[in-house]
Amino acid sequence: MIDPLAGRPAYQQLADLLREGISSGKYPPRTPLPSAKTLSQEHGIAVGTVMRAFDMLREEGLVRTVAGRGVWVLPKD
Amino acid sequence: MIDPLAGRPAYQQLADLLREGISSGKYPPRTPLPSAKTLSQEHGIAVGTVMRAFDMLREEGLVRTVAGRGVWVLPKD
DNA sequence: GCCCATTTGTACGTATGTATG
DNA sequence: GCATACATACGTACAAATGGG
Repeated sequence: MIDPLAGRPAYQQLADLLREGISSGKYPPRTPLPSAKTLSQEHGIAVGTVMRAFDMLREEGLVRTVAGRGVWVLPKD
Repeated sequence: MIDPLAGRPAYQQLADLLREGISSGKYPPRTPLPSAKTLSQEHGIAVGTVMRAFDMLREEGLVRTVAGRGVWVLPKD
């Protein structure tokens, strides 16, 4: 859950959730995460906020984002 | 100048300009960059776009941002 | 301690661009 | 051409931190 009163910003909380989903196997390598639109609706946050979480994961090397295709989980090196 | 038709996004172009200003001595160490509001007006871009450029410089370790005080150029290590 | 102005930080909703299939 | 999805950008609104009076 994303809690507006958690002190931690929403985009960081979402990045945490996605990171968890990746390491737990909920989002396996070579599969896409849910789309930004889907995540924004499921969590009640703006699309731009979701994109910011995507930015973090990309910078961390966990995913690769492809316009028109989605955000893909990278295999562990 | 920031050119909307340059192919490169505005926030990256601004980060380039600020990086240049830092390395050229226009923005010396231990001094603040112009505020986000000032930069947005000078370049005709949104405040949010300026903040995104600030994010880049911070991640690169070139500046330190302090809410309420500004964006400060760090001395070279 | 309390207001006030300034400044960064987060978030929203919307619009448009670009890429993919 | 069309639908989907990420990418950029806008303008706005508040929140939070800082410093001065």
